[in-house]
Amino acid sequence: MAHNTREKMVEGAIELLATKGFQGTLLTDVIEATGAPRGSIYHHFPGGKDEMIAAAVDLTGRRYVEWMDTFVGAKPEMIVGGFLQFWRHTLIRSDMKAGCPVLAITVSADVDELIDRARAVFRASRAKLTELLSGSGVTVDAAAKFATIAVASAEGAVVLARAERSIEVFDIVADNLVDQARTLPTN
Amino acid sequence: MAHNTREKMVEGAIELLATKGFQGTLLTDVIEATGAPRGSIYHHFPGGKDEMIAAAVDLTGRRYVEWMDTFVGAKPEMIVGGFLQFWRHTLIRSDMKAGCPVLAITVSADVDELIDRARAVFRASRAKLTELLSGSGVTVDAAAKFATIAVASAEGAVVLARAERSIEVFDIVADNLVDQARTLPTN
DNA sequence: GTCTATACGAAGATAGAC
DNA sequence: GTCTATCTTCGTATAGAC
Repeated sequence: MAHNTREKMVEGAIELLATKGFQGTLLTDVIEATGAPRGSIYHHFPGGKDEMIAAAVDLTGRRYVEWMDTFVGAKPEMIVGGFLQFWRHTLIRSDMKAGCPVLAITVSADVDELIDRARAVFRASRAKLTELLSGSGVTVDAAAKFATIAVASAEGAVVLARAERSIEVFDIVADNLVDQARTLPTN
Repeated sequence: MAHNTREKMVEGAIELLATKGFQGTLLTDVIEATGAPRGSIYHHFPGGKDEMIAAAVDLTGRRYVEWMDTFVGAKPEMIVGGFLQFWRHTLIRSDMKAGCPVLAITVSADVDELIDRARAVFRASRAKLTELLSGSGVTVDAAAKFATIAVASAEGAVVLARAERSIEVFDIVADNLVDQARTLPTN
């Protein structure tokens, strides 16, 4: 198949970024984890590791938007709840070991181009959440501000849950966000 | 002086952790940034890099608690505002390049012992905030929950601000937290 | 498109003089 | 307590056959 190997590599990179960070995502481990052939790295990613990581960040962003689109037309608290489910699931399925690949890039990448891509994903996340909330009647200003609050809080909650190795702290933050979503000003 | 070199090394490690992450904190750079003698690394830290990083995490935790103690007896919104100032200052003075060293460890350290130390600092942070809030009349349960929310949200807001290279997103999250602090249930 | 072998550089750790 | 030189390991990247 045309790009199956490439996709496996990107998949492995996402998982490693989420658990071990940027410099911790070793190409050797990507190969080992995915069973992809090592010799093909530079065939699929002529730019080497940075290009592979860039693809991983981009795919993470696309998946997030895709997931959020399933909540079009829902009430604000359902939209926010669905958004949080994305991260809660990541924590649970990994036994609190995996977090956000994009956050990992932001706090440790040394290449500006990768930080730019991370920023683009965060912006797309906030924009999508803003769009859904305002689509369900929340004022645009409140929707935009709350989207920023939700994205920041969720990212931080994921980190805390990883440090604590417990979902409890995440749920405390998540409940607070859903509560706030219920009282957002509407048009 | 007895431990001046050691302290400079820990200082440099904190700064590098905050900007480049765990694996990005190279001993070579610690030496270069602090002017400390390379040959002394293993004299002061027989355990090598991990021991130096552990000292950096611990010192970060102590500084945080020290800072928070200056707000004993203040109103909830002042306590939370002071807490947020700690992080806002870190962002501003570094031109949005530095974040939280403890978060950096959590998302990229491969050594369990370091994650444990990071968790201890997060716990101490939450405990101190809880203590101050309940000391100013907030119910213990609300104080504990809100402390978790504030720490998580602030951590996430710092990451977002770094990605955006702008303090704006941090302030949106900070304002929301201060607003919430005004309406916490009291005894 | 896949694979092996290898070059190259970097980073952490060590030895031992001063 | 400081310093230099060096060792070892490892990770990325390349070359070139298949």
